[in-house]
Amino acid sequence: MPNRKPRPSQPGRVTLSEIAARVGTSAITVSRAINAPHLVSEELRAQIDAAIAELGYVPNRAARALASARSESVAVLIPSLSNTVFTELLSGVRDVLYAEGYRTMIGDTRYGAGEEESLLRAYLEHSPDGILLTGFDQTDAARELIARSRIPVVHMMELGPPGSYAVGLSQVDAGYAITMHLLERGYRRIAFLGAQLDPRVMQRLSGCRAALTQAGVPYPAGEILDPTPSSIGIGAQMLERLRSQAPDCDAVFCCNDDLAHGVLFECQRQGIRVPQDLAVAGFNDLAASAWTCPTLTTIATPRYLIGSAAATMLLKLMRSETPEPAQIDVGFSLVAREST
Amino acid sequence: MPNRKPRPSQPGRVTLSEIAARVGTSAITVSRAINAPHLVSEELRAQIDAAIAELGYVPNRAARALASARSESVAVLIPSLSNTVFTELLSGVRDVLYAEGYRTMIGDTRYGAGEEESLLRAYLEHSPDGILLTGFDQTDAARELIARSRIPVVHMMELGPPGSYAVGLSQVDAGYAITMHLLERGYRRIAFLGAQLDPRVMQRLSGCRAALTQAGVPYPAGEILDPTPSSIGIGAQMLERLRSQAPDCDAVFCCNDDLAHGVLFECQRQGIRVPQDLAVAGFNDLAASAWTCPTLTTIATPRYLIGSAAATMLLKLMRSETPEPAQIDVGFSLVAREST
DNA sequence: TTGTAGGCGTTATCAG
DNA sequence: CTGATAACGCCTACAA
Repeated sequence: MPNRKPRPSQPGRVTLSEIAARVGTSAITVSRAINAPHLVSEELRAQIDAAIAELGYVPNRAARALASARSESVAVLIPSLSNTVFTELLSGVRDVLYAEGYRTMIGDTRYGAGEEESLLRAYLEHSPDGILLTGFDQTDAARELIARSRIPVVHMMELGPPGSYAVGLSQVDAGYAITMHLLERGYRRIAFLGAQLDPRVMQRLSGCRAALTQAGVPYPAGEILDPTPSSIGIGAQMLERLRSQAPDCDAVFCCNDDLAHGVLFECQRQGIRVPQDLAVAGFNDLAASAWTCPTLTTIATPRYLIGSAAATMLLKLMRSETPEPAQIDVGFSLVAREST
Repeated sequence: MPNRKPRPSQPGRVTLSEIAARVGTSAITVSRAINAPHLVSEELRAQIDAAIAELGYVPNRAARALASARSESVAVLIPSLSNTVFTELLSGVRDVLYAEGYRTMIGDTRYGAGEEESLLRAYLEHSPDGILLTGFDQTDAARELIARSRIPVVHMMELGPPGSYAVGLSQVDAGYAITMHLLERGYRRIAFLGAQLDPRVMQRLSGCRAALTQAGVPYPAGEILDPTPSSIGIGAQMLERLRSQAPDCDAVFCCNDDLAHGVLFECQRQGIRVPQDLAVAGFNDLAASAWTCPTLTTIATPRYLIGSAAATMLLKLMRSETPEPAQIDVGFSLVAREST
């Protein structure tokens, strides 16, 4: 008769059966009292609730996930946590999912498809019931992982090909729209400042190019592209580069508001009048953009809405429903302010 | 003979024993090949690795957590995801923990102790191996939950009482230091603008008061406190209030940089010269503060370091080691720029 | 170096 | 409405 030592298990953690023993019922009934109270008599339920409170019972999600094959968690992968664009996305996601009992596992891909793949690999071990991704720039291996797992996926921020689910907006159209705005204001030598150069930035650039070409005023000299992460500092620095590379430029479309803020600050510092000497436009409408001097013309994108709508769509998919439509275009709006 | 239907389980998900069957060994050996490769012969390991790749095996964390009583996850609770102060904290935490195989479960308390308690309750179900909290402002019930769970906790941002583990800085001292800086510059009617009014803001205020009292120039008329969440907009608005409530004020210490940016923008707009007409100081040294016009004097706080050091301390606690010291004061530094 | 036995805490299934 | 039973996939303990 081997004298086995007790198994590990968490010391002092109360289990369903301990509650059951205390009340004089079975574990399954306690489980039901928690998850489907209407199936348990009121009397028993009251005793169970009391025992739960008294003993400080905390359900064990791992056991539940194992037994039910549902983790009630969702993996959310965003490019960066230090960009409020994506944290606002997360707020929308969280508000919708948390209310339905789902936990959100956040992953920060640092704008890298490789990092995204490795995060995906890591998070798949948790058997998320759903996955939210930013954009469509996945590696083949990542797509393969997802396909094999059969876990529903919704993409955020951009719109994608048929067969995919997505909530976002046409970054190309938005880039086109703000460039058209500059053209309508009379600017002709319109530069583009791009940092990070993630897919969305390149899509905005392509919208910008399309507008300029259509207007017959392409301005390739004014394109400054730098893969460095976007920041106010790099924006300020890019203004320098722009002035030497394209001194006759009369307006600049910055691929995002951070860059634009850097440009605005640097203009102030150098006494360049905005918009008289140089018009400045941004993208995203960050909170600060309504307060800078001058206030910044930009494209407002409904991040919170994208997050919440994507989560809502994912909820449907997780319930094996078919969301309609599969692609939600939340659009964007041009916010014309003082800087143009 | 009851004809039982198959249990749920995830369709198509490969398990350890399927790998084992494929290779002609046992599940436990496959488990070892994954978790302790040195215990398995090279030959067998190669076959196992091949089978894993071929069948696309993904470990099941729930099963592992259940069997091992360790979830390899850490709950991290921060007041807000939309404040880069806390997302930088998260970066430090993540970098340290992820490298050690831990997953980070992020919770956003919205600056509420009640929300924090409820998040804690939710996250405890996942049996995190450790917990990281922001500040010491927990509800009694939350403290009770943590104590019962016996899960190690490290607090971030502030320093706490003996018996607790923390990595942070004295917010009181920092508030004192920047006020002293203003006093040394010759300012005497020094106002304090505070929003959100979370514990750290109140600690900064108390440092500010201490400095003013010590210098014999208290200035209660200049204290403007508003529980509204901090933002650039509320900063701009508070400048208005300040000018009417304390028109003779010559310097203002804003409880954080967001507020200070709002004040700076509003000063520009109104033609108030900074620092000649009004000196402005902030707190945290956000990225933008080095670029505003004028650049902002502020207190730099090492957020990434706080996060990484707290995670490192927690790692020790999770290994049942005793971190020394139990409280790490990372300090702060005064960054004197143009605005004062 | 490998394998056997058993159980971690919960839920699905079916029987009362 | 309640309960007995058998998994879920993996790991600890022990044995060989």
